[in-house]
Formats: sequence, structure tokens, C-alpha cells
Amino acid sequence: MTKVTIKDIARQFKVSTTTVSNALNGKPGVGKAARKKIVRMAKKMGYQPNYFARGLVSKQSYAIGLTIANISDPFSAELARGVYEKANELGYTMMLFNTNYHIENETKSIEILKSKGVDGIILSTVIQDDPNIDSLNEIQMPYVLVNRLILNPKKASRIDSVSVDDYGSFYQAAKHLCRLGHKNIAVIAGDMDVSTAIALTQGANEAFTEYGVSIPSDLFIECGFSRERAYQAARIILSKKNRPTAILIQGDNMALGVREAAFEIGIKIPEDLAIVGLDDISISSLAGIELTTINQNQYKMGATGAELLINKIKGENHSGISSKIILASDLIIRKTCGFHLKGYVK
Amino acid sequence: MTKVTIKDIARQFKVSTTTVSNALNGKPGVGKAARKKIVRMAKKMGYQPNYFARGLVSKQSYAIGLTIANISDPFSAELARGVYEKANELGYTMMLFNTNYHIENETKSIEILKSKGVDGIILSTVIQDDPNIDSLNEIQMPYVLVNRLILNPKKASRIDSVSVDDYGSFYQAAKHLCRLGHKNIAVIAGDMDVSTAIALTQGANEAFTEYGVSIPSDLFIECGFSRERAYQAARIILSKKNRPTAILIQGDNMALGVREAAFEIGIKIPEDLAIVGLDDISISSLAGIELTTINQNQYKMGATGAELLINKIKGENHSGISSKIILASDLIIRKTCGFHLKGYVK
DNA sequence: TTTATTTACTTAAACGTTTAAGTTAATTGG
DNA sequence: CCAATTAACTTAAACGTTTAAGTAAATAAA
Repeated sequence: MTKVTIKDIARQFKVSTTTVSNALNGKPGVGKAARKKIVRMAKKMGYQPNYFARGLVSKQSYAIGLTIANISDPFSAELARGVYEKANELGYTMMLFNTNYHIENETKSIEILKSKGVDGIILSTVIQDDPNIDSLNEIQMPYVLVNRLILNPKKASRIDSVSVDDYGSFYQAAKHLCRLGHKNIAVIAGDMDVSTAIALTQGANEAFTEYGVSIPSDLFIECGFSRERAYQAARIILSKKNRPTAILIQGDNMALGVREAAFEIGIKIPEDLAIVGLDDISISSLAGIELTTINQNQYKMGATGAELLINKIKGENHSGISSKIILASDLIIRKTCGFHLKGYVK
Repeated sequence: MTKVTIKDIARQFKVSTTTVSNALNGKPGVGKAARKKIVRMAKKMGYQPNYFARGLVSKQSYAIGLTIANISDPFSAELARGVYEKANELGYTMMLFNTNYHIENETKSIEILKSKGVDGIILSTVIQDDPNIDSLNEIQMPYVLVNRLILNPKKASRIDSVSVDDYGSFYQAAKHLCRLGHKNIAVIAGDMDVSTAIALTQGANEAFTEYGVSIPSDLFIECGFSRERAYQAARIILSKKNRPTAILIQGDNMALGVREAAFEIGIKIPEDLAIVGLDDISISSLAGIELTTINQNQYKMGATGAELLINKIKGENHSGISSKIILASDLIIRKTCGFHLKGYVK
């Protein structure tokens, strides 16, 4: 079961390996008849070019890396699917890494990706002042941020990214709650080291000041992005004396945790508590869940990120200017905010 | 930004590349002092071994492939997470492929994986008489089936696999419905080309005959594994004159589709319709969903599969005997079957 | 002390491609 | 018809490792 190489084919016809290589790669310098013979023989013998030999000389792997938080989180999964499909379409394979929101895991993953010679990396878990960004810049590894931004304008100028309008998203969401008449609102954010959380908070605050609402510091909670952690945060918030009448939550999966907590305590949604999520993951529309949220099109984010990265790898962006693509997002009003019951206050 | 190679390090100390290689790989034949110097210099210069050069001689990639149906399906995602975590722990990276339940995509994915020189493949989407199995056998690529079996005993003997007791699972589920007094039961299966569907059907049938229940052929539907397709199937089934009082569904994600259809038509679960799923994906336990189902521990399946594969790659299974690991599964009674309302009939 | 063994190294080949630089022979242009 | 071009091929080096085989010096065994 020894693998067939270019040499074996060359031997068949007493030609050089160069000729075989050129014939198989559609390069000039091979006669029509010879090319045909060689191609046919290669197929017949089951020839497959050796990836390592090829990579060694071409310095290309046609593989990209993707770091996401957690493949079991629907948000991550849908984003990964977008990356996969586009990469696949463009002839690239995808190596997947879960960071579980730990920056050390991101670092480790990038280290491995570098050692495997990938052509580029898509990062969806970077934090502000992420050391990995600097290290990627240093070795000139192409990369693209997805659903994340670096806010420091000095660093940001060189960085390509695909994200949604987080500021606008939460501005809309917060405004929605204000217009429903809520005055006592809690915010559950993921992690303030992360661009999305920062932008979202700012967006929400704009709406809040517009409507004269202020969030007491103990009703602003930063708990991490998992459903479980949001559940715990909600248990605390909902047991307070100044229990909020509405909660703005950075992520539908987290919102599901809040929802569970409310159910357990016996708080009715939306009658006693309005909640608004973010992402519009597929579960959110299910009967009985019907979460009011903001759609973000994770699939498109992933696909666009992959496309951007691969263009960059192929050097098609000759401008040297970085792309920052921002996708639109829309408020989706369902049933966890009470709008369908009483509408906005006049 | 030229990459530093073993040669560069060798030049620093006027030693041979062999010595550097041996020093860096902890192999004998290098003096203590020299080794220390070399290791330190390698670190200082930021040396990273070239993956392609190494792979070319060692014929090892320390990468495995995983084919799953759809990363956005919670079942697939959790399985992928299991594979990822274990592979990562054992020093292997994972390349991910979505087949979307199309065998041609599986074939294409395997073709790519072969060309990338992966050390082995985990398959979770094979069908009976899958041509890809034969092709993997032929080139002696290590592989493991996860959540799938080849039933033909002639072929099965050589195949490693990790799965759950599908027969027992659906036997339990079907029995549960029978004991609740249902006589008019529908079955929604994914795809009868697939081992799980076959075993599940057999398991269910055992329970049905035990309880004298028979399934009319128009209440047995094979619709594919997606939520959407199950939704459509349910719309049809639930509009029939002989509308069933219970449905056994091969997958929680599919069950969610059935649930949506019932809600839309105005059929109450569990009062008018009992449903039982399979998988116990994380959504299933949410308040208001509370799907009766069978847990399958996808994570463990994935992790065990990865471990099995990597052992195989490392040649630690000298016996030549194939492993067929079968994980236990348990019925989880929640609220979509009505047990909590009236219990079993006497 | 002499021989055998071990240690610390080196040389050179190999892995399977691609590619730059030739070398013929055939074809074209004037 | 001869020079210039083109086409079809070959040679040999390169990519960055690992590794088999060898060498010289130091150490151990007798």
C-alpha cells in the first residue's frame, strides 16, 4: 500500500518528474498527447499529491484556523458554519478551536495553528489589548476578527474585521424597553473586556439617558457568556428588593438562563419581567420561548470573515487598507417583552 | 520576516543540523551543555519547526478529520465538542466537515482529508453500504465511526465504532408510550439508510408488538434529520383523519419541529399529543419545552471516538481486533408525554 | 595497557514536490 | 535557406526536516 508518487508516474512513461508535475498542474511545456496520457495514468494509479511536499515548497496549506468560544453555543456554531461553508467553497479547510472564553486557550490555539502552517486565522474571541493580536502582527500571519473589534484606534487601523452594529443593536433594544415604560432595568453583560460588551453598554446608555432611566450599579452585572452563568446572575438580581421589571441581556443563550431563573422563582415573563436578548439564535423563535431579541446573522458574519481572510491570503487586497465590515441588525419583537400585550406607553 | 530554521541555529554554534534536531527533540547524542545552549537559542530566535518538512519525513500530521452532519445542529455540535476536547488533550488538531446529510459531501470531505494527510478520520454520517468505508479500508486510513454502525456483519468485523444502544433506547421510549395507553402512535425517523434509524425502528417495534400496537404504514415517516423537515412531516401527520395520539421522534431537534407544527395547528402537548424525542440536547430541558427524551451523551461519544481513533493511529491496538463501544442511554421523563399528569395505565 | 564501548558529534541521503535554468528539436519568419 | 523563436522536454537544486551510517575522541572494561 505504498503511496504512488509523481516519480512512479514518470517512470511509466520514461519522462521526468517535472513533466509529470507540469502536466498534472496544467502548466505549459507539455505536449498534448503526453499530458493526456499522464493525467489518465495519474487517475488510474490513484495518485494524490503529497500535501507536505507541496506545502514545503509552496508555503501554502490551504487551511485556515478558527477560534470560537464554544462550539456547543448556538451562536458560535452558526458562526462556525458560515466560516466553514465559505472556506470550503473557496477551497480551504478549517481547523476548529474552542477557547471557552479563556485567553490562554486562545493563545495556545494560535500557537498550534502557527505550527501547523495555516494560511490565516479567524478570531472571534479576542479581548481588548489581546496579546495575540500583536503576536500575529509580528509574524505577519493574516487574520480577521469576527464579531469583535479592537477599539484602540492606533491598533485598529491595521485590523480587518466583520461585526454587527453592536452600539445600534443595544440602543434599539434599550429604547424598546424604555418605550414600554420600564424605569427599573437591569443589564446582564458578558465580559467588559470584549468590544461587543463595551459597545452594547454604550448603546444602551444612550437610550437610557434619552429616556431619563438610570441603571443602579448593582443592576449591571458582568457574568460571562454562558447560559449557566447568566442563570446564576439572574437568580441574584431577581431576589433583590429593587427587583427590575426588565432585563437587557447580551446573548440569547444567556437570556435562556435568565428565563430559567425567572421560571424557578415564579416570576412570569413578560407579565412580571420583560427580557430582551441578542443574537436571534434558532431556539429563540420556538413556541413558548419567543424571545424578543436582535438578529445578528452569525452565519453571514462567519462567511464574510472567511471571504475577507482568504482574499487577504491571496493578496487581493493590494490597497493595504484594512476592511471593517459592519453588518446590519434588527430588533425582533416577540413575546418576552410584553409589547404584544400592551404596546408602547403613550 | 524570514522564518528561522534549524540551519540558522546550527550556524550560530557551528554544529550540524542533526545535532540541533536531536537537541530540540530530546534525542540522545548531544552533550548536556550543547543541548542547553541550543534549546535556549531556539527559543530566543523564535524557532518553530516547519510542519511540512516534518510531515514529509515523519508521515504524521497530528491532525484528524471529523465529518458531522451539521455543526448548527446541537447534537452534532456537542459531539464535535467531545472530539475536539479529547483530540486537543492528546495533541491532535481537528479539521471539521459538514456533510449536511449528503453522502457526496462525505465523499468530498474524505477526499480532502486524504489529500491533507490527516492521520485519521472520525465519521458520524455514514450510511449502510457507504462507499467511503471501502475506500478508507483500501488506503488503510485509520477511522472510527461515531453514532453509526455498519450492520452487515461481514464488513462490521473490521470496523471500530462508538455508539449508544439505539435499539434499547427506542425500545424504552416506545414502551413508555405504550404503558401510557397510546394505541395510535406515529414514528418519525430520520433516514432508514442509517444504522441508528434501523436499530431504533427495531427497538420500537419490539415494544409495540409486546403491547399489541401496530403502526400503520402511513404513520411511519422517514423525513431526514432536520427540525424543518420534521416540522413538515408533522404537519402532514397531524392533519390526517387517523391522527396519532403520540409520536416517537428520532432526535430532539426534530421533535422541536414536531412541537412547532402541533402548536401551529392548535394541538396541545401533552394533552392531545404525546411526543418523545431522542438525544437530550440542552434545549430540551428548558422550561416550557421539557421534552421527554433519551439521553445519549454526545460529548462522551465524541471524546471516546477521538480516543479510540488516536489509539489506533498510534498503533496501540496490537490485537487487530476492532472495538465496538456501546454507551448506555436512559429515558428521561419530562412533560411532553403526559406521564406527570396521569402516570401509566394500570 | 589494550581493547571494547560509549559519547558527541558529522555527513549525506531521503521524504515528494516545485521551479529555475538548461537542452534539443521542430517551427516560423524573412 | 538560415536565423530566430517556440515547444517539449530534462537536470538539478531547493524547500526544512529526520535519520541511517559513519568518525573521532573519551571512557570503561579486561
